[in-house]
Amino acid sequence: MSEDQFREFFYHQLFHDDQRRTTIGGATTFPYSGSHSSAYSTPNFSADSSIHAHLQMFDPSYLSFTEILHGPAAGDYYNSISDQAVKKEEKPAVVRGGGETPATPNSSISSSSTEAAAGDEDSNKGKKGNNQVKENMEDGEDSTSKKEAKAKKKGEKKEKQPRFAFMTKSEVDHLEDGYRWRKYGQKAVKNSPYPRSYYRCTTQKCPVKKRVERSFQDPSIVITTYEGQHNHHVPANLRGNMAGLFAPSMFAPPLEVGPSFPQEILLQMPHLYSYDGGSSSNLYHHQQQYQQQFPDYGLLQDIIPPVFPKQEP
DNA sequence: CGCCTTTGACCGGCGC
DNA sequence: GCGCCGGTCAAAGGCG
Repeated sequence: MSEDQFREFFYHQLFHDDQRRTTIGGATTFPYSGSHSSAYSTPNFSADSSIHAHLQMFDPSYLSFTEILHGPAAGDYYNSISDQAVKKEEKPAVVRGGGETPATPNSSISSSSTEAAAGDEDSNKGKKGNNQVKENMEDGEDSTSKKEAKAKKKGEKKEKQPRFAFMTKSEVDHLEDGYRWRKYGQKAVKNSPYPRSYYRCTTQKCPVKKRVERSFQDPSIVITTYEGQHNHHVPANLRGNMAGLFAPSMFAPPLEVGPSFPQEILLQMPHLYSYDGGSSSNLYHHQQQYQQQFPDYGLLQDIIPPVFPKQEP
């Protein structure tokens, strides 16, 4: 099976009809300065392994390559997110790019993508997760809370927060997504002149966080990574405008995911979005159509009914 | 005054 | 054990 065939197969697995498929592809749906696929395969991107890793995370069509994950030049993203997972797994991810036949698309995808997310999860858990556990436990037990937290973290790993990312072509770093966020940190990104910002949803008890950074290979692209699920609706006063464009749909109540595909991958949906061209309005209208069609469900679910069958009204 | 950003300190994991 | 790194905290200041 060639890589193209694999992609085709994967797409058909994920998105049953061509129209939705192209929508999901994002790249093919939203006119974006010409060919979208080129946006993902431009030499600039290829030259940057970390970006490439990002792309693998974002674009289902990239699921079939893993050489980046194991390449010596793998960047931060790989190191921080996928490294431990891959190492834990010990054997390289099943999926191989370049025309090799994956054992099964499902298993391979889940192993690489899920683990990648899990890896990141771990790195996060190490701190904030730990803190959370600490907080939770310290009111009950005191002296052993830390140890327990540690043990707990190590042993059962705490539940994974769904996490996904997408890239957006935008001059604005922090995209309006309908929710209110408070910035709680900013760090320089290794090998990049652009910092990474950390945001937390300001709604009480809402665990959602997001990271925003700009691609240093293509500064016009903003990489946004969401983590967790909102446990509330979009603030009413923020509805309209851009509200509902991104995250709201993606953080509806826990998604029912078919057995074949991990949630992480299913949520990895690229939104190439241009603020400076006519394409933006196209996208907006396109999405509004979906919103009107299924007002109670977010964009993603609307677009991917085969993926979230239980979400149908 | 409340909410937000900024920013250096801090923390835990990890590799050497 | 040490240093690096990604992520988070929290004090201080800004802003409407």
